[in-house]
Amino acid sequence: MAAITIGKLASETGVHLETVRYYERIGLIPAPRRARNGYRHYRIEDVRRLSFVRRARDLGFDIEEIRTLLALAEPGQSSCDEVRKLAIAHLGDIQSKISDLQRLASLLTTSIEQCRGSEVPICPVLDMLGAPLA
Amino acid sequence: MAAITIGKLASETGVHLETVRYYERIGLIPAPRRARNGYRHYRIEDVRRLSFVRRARDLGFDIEEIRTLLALAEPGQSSCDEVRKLAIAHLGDIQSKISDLQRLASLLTTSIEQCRGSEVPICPVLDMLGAPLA
DNA sequence: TCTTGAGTCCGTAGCCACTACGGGGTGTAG
DNA sequence: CTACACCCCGTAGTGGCTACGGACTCAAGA
Repeated sequence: MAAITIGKLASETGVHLETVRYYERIGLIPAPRRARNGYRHYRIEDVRRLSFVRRARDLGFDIEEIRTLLALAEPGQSSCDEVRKLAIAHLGDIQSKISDLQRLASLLTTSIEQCRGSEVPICPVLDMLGAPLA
Repeated sequence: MAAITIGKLASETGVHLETVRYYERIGLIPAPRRARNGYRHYRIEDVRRLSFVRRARDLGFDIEEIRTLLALAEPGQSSCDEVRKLAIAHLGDIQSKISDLQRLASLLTTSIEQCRGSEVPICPVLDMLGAPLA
């Protein structure tokens, strides 16, 4: 069986190779043991940990939140409540982002639709940009 | 009537003072005339232009898109079609962001809801993230 | 055996769109 | 005259990567 090099870890987890080094540098993942040639050698746990990080990033958690989640995920912590709190807070963020974007989308949609009768004197999109937002 | 200084421009438009200087540096807004003491002196058009920029930023257009919009908004351009195209493309971006976020929100919601019967053996949120580490 | 090409090492710099900092000059009100 | 707000400038920091350059190492083919 081949050792898990950084390239293997990267392709297994879908995390960019340079990003793996970056995560190590900022202490998000532990520094692995090195082979005689200086190459990083990872273990299965490292693949799991990095996959966790990746999924959390995909879900929009920021690095600090992930640090907390990782700590809470340590065995012997069993503080589901704290994880829950973090997740709820994060969900709130996501939902307010969604409604912001929906507001923008409807504003844009309205302006774009007014372009229909192309003989409008002023471009409705530019007009909207030049007028105060509701 | 008092001259429009950078601070005034900033507060009128809601754009951070340092950001005004930044916009000037990257050529998004023109460099204004200077008073004898070196202070920037803006005109009414500058307030309008910066307000336009600000609203476009609020709508999520990036700097390059705004450069284009500003060029299209110049008198004598009257290319509503191009503005429309840009707006439609941008709307597409926004809508895909919305659906991404909605997917995330429902994933998170599901995991959080499973926390209810707090006697679950594994934290469902961590579980979803790929959890039991080590 | 030699060579080629892929993989890895490292530090540093770039990306976007700001924001903050430090150290100075200026303008104005009490 | 003294506060204190305002302005000047260049530079560095933010988050989360991504890219670059030059050196080393390793595995496979001629």
